[in-house]
Amino acid sequence: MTVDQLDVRLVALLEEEPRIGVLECSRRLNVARGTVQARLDRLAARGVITGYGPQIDPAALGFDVTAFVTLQIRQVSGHDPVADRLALIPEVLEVHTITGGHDMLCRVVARSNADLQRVIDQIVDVHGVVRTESVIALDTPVPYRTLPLVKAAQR
Amino acid sequence: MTVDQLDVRLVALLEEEPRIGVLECSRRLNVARGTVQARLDRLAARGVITGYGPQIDPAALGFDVTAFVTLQIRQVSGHDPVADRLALIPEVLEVHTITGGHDMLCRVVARSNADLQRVIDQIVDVHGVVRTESVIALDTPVPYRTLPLVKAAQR
DNA sequence: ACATTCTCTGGGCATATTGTCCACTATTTT
DNA sequence: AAAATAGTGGACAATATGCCCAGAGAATGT
Repeated sequence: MTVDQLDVRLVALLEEEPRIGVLECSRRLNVARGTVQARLDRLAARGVITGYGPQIDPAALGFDVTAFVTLQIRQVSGHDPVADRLALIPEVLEVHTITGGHDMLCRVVARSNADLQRVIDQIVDVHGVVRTESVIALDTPVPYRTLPLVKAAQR
Repeated sequence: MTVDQLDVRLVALLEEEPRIGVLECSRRLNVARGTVQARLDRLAARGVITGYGPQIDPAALGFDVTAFVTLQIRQVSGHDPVADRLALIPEVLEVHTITGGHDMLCRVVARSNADLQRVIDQIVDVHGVVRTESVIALDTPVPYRTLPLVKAAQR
């Protein structure tokens, strides 16, 4: 969908101060309240804004270790049954099917390196998983963000 | 930090219906408004809830292609200057430094496979980047989520 | 066993925000 | 030129917020 400058300013504003309401937004952006309301409705309706859920920091819950685990899947068993099993492991935060030498990529967290072993064991135990390969995230110099993308998507 | 059952129910409730306010939460959870307020303040103060920013779907903005790009960095140049340059590319959504044969892992999006080439070219052009390897995400059977983790962290 | 400290409760109050209308104007589109 | 679209600014009742309070219960330390 096409996004104009007001949309970008609105998203940027909400990104920086999410707790402010529609009225406050309209004041900051120097537009009428109805306009802000209409823009937000439109962004939500078109799926650009998928929600306003609370963002959780796994590290604050004690899950300090982040790792990316790639999986090779036995050919006969499709991806989906494997993904369904992976979804049952709370430490698995997301799963993608991918091109290349491996079949799937998961982001997982754990309480420690030793705990990561436990999580990986659970992944290996999933029926259809042949082999895994893990890399640990040592640092995250650029945490997940979409604001620059929204700005780039403008117009 | 330690999270109890009420915290989990509160986070779960907000995750499902983020637009409801404190008062509505207190009604749904059968507790006093002040309690909900105190819990939210505590979760935010301890860094468990990092924010309530709008969640943006890159696909809805036309960025249908997601890829994971691993980088090898020239030894002399540290990670940080490279990360700083990568941060300037809007399509780079996150960057991690990692263990293993490669040095960094980026999540990038693009408008198409051809557009992905353009983005990767930009990454390769970053001073210090020696080599890249990309895998494209074909599907995302488990999109990013933290709710199961929060439930698991309960104690 | 007792005192202290937390946490939760349930209430009150003034103020701010929301949802929903409306009529009017400016800007595109056809 | 006519019609559709998006924004404005204002109104209204209903609701939510921030902030205060006193008291009940539970957990904690001495």
